[in-house]
Amino acid sequence: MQSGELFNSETIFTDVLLPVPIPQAFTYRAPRHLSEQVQVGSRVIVPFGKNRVLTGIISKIHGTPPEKYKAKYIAELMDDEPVVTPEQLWLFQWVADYYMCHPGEVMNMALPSGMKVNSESRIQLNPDFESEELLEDFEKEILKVVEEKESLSYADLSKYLEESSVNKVIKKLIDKGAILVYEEVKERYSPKKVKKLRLAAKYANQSAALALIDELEGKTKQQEVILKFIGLLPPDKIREKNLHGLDKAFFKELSASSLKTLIKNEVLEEFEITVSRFEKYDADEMATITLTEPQQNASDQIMEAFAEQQVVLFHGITGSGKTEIYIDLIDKVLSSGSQVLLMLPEIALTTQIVSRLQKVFGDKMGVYHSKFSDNERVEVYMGVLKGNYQFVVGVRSSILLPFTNLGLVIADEEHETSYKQFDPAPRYHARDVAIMLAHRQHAKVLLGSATPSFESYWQAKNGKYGLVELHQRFGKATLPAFEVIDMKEERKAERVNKGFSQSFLEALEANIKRKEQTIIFQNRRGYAPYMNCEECNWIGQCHQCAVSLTHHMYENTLVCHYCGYKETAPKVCPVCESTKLKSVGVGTEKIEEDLQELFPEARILRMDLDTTRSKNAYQNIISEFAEGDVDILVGTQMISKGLDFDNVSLVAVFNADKMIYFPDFRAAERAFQMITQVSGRAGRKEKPGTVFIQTGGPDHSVLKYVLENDFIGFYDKEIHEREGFNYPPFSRVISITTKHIMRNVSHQAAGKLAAVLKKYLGPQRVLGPEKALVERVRNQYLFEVWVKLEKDKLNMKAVKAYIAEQITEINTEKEFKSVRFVVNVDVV
DNA sequence: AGCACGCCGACT
DNA sequence: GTCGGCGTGCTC
Repeated sequence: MQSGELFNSETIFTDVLLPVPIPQAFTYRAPRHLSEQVQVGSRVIVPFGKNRVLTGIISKIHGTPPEKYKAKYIAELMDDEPVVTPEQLWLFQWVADYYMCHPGEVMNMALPSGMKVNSESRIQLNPDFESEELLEDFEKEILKVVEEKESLSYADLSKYLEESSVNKVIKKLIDKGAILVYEEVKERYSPKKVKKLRLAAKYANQSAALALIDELEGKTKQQEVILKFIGLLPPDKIREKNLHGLDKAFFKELSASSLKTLIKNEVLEEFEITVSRFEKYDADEMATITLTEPQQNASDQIMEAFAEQQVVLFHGITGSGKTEIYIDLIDKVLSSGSQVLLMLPEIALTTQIVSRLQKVFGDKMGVYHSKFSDNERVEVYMGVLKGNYQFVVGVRSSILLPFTNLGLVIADEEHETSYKQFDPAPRYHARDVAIMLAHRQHAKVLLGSATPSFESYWQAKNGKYGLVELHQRFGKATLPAFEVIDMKEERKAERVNKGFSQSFLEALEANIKRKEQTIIFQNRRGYAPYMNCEECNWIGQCHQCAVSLTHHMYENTLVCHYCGYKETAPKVCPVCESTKLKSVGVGTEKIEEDLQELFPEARILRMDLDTTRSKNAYQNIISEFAEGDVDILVGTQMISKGLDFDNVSLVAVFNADKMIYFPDFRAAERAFQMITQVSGRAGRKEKPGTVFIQTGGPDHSVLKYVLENDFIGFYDKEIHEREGFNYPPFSRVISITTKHIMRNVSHQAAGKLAAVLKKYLGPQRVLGPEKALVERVRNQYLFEVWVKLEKDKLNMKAVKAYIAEQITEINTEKEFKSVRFVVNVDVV
């Protein structure tokens, strides 16, 4: 039977994944001319709702028309070949099921925005419009502009309007029939083009080219250049090489005008080629690595462990040279023909590490980072799809790239919480997704950390993961000496200046004198400076959220870190009009300022969210510091990762208590990780380093273990408490947050959910409702319910389904209709 | 999530 | 009387 005929006679329907948080599948009809071209995994542009146009992915092709509605037509097919693999479609569904969201949301996260189209409403003149007399004068003027420009976006039009109400004006004009609105769809990816020059076709062989040189008699410069062009090419290769052309720079000896003449006389021709946005890596600079003996041992042990286990936890202390070991393993897997993904937390994916990897893997390697432009991300995505990149180093979302043949996934700094996406959905954990995907593709997973997460270490201890430990630092590096400063004592003895203890200041001064560098770590959590009136005690609060506004000194603004609200800092108190406004609290900026005052000569750099917004800012700060002209680097989390500075011999950690006493069962684990990681910045090579820890609670046991660098001892102690309270790793935690403008509605909805869940799961498994840490965000009151589900005892799928069901149920009740429920599976 | 539709308060 | 606030419902 001719299947083509059968297909021709039937209407083709497609299920399309759309970037909307709606559980149902959307069925569209393929127009006849596309019925044989649509493929699962291809992008389509479809109409959605009244005036919207969206990019979707075909997830299924079938012949069943939907029963309850009439399917709309696919507007456009964007791809001849699918851009989403069946593997990805499977993964999207898995992530959606596990993390209780919708496959369309996962798809939206997986595709770089450059691969999606956005529609923009544009207006144009209605050709049938005749009744000008209906219009006001200013409307006639607008119409003139529209006529001139043929088509305008809303933004374009607003430039011509004094008032801000563009929508209103447009609506009026539509009602009067003067203009039409249509949706323009634009693809955002544009390939990078480079202009090149080559000989015109008729000269592209040796005899013609030589004749040309004769022709140019008298025009010495031009002759020379053409000769040089030909000179580079062996006689029989002129035509072939001419295809690729040469950069303009090659012709730089010619004046601009003679070059123009050559082009005009059709001797040379200009043409464009599409190039990669990523630099070709020069093969000469390629390097290989040699492992030290302990590194080689570790690598061998990891390989041995992989023979038994799919997942291996590699516990290597800071400075043990994990990167070299990774390179060794990656190399092995790549030469077996499989793909490799190396994941790093965003703050650790630095140019330092990228260029180190590039020296080994050259342009086989793709880099996937959020600070790359849309266009660059599209190129990496397509590069993986087409097999140009066998190896990718990337951040969290790189696990969603179109891998089909993974051999190894490495999650470095596997304990980092930034592997878990918090907002918006999908709230996935890249490490856990990696383990799932690797399992499916029969790949190995290596989790690397100096301070493993309790989850992973527990799995390893229970034989679920292999475990390899390396406790020897690379080269001559030694562990730093610790100085714990009891700030309460220091205050009593009046040995504190601007929040710095006297002994730290002395050490800092000596360090500056020795021309050695210092890193100061300031935990951001709960330690942002705010503005306070000394007269009436007014504090700048966000109007929409239950938090104080953070005072950013460098641009003198008050900013809400939850909703983004921003205002210029007032000069006088808005309540009592006093001018005694003061910045309170210790932020990185404040430390920088105070230190500068104490050490006017010192060169100080600051690295935090504010100073690293632009694409290269981060790198610039690091380079500047690495070059050694800087004495002190003050920063947040981001200075704790992936940076090796040889000349750093002093590290200070302030407000360690804030981390330790944070109201969260993981607070101690976090504090241990953080302080250990930061300490690792001190004394990388021969120089022994010193770490100062300023704290109000010097006796806390976390500090004891940090000082002894005793992760295992810390784990053994802490894990008992976890077990006692049935916290992870002994259980999984699902948090459900309710959001509503009315405090008590939000509270009651959360209470109702908690009640039904307690009935279903037993009261000991359900916590809350409790108000969220920040009770109100964007004018919505937040309440949380936590569900603790012990591992291997419950049917997770059924529990999740029940939770989802109950949320839907509560949402149908009148008073809770507009309550939003946000579910976070495996909340961290 | 967006986005349009629809029903009530405070302005010309 | 009108503008525009945001509650409600729907999206193939």
